[in-house]
Amino acid sequence: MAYRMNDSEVEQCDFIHVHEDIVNQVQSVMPDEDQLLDLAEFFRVFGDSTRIKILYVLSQAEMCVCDIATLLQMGQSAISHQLRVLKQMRLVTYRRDGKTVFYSLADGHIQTILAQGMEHIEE
Amino acid sequence: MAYRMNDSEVEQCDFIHVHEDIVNQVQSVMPDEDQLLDLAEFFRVFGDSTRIKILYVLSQAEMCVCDIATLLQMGQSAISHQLRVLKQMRLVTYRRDGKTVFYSLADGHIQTILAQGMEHIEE
DNA sequence: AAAACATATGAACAACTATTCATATGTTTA
DNA sequence: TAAACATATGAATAGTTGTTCATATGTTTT
Repeated sequence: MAYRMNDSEVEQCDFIHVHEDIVNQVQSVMPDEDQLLDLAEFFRVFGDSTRIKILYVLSQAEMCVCDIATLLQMGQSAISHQLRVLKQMRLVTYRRDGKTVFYSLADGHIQTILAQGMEHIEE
Repeated sequence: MAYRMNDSEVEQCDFIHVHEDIVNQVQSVMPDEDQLLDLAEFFRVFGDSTRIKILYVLSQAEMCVCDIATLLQMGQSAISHQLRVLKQMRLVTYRRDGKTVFYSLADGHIQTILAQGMEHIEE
């Protein structure tokens, strides 16, 4: 998200009392800006209830668009739009069989992340 | 997000050709609606680049608000607002030491999830 | 007690997102 | 090849979100 600063300078904190040693040390191990943006974009996909539900049902079985729509009690179009997002971010894959398209989870990380999330909220 | 349906019925798919066996089987193991909403809400927190950066720097060291603002080259207020979100969702904790407040990651799941995400995007 | 410092918070706004509706594309069947 | 089926997609829009600005709260120092 791009928000404008009304000045070319960023304001941060008006002092020189930062903990310099820590800041410098962490500064040196920071990943690329791009990598962190990708990471946020990746997690953003998990951050919507419709998409989480889709991921969950696909973690149980391969499924077509209308199966998912039925399970989630939502319209076919809404599901299809979200599947596109999931596809683009490589969280799901699909195979075509005649008229119907079967979706499934892309790889093991997705399952692991879902499971870790579940554990966290159940605490 | 709540969007209105112009009818009381949900439209799903206009047919009876769903794969009933799969749908019924998955239906029976679906977690509560609430649990899936919580899960999405939890992941939503990871889905913003500012928050991901905060989580990343905190994975390296305990830090005060201004350290973070300096590292991320952002305003104090923006960081503070995001820390509140992270606090509310129990992704970070804090301790006060005089005027300054030191933040750190709440538990191990956060590290694991970050690491899994990194692995995924590096593929 | 006043000034300075560190952080938190409310309001406002621009940017973004998820759904719906209508329709297009692709596949099979009659 | 026309009709029916399954999925995909574009436009529109209501709801949501992240940042800024101004200011409040809490702590220390003088």
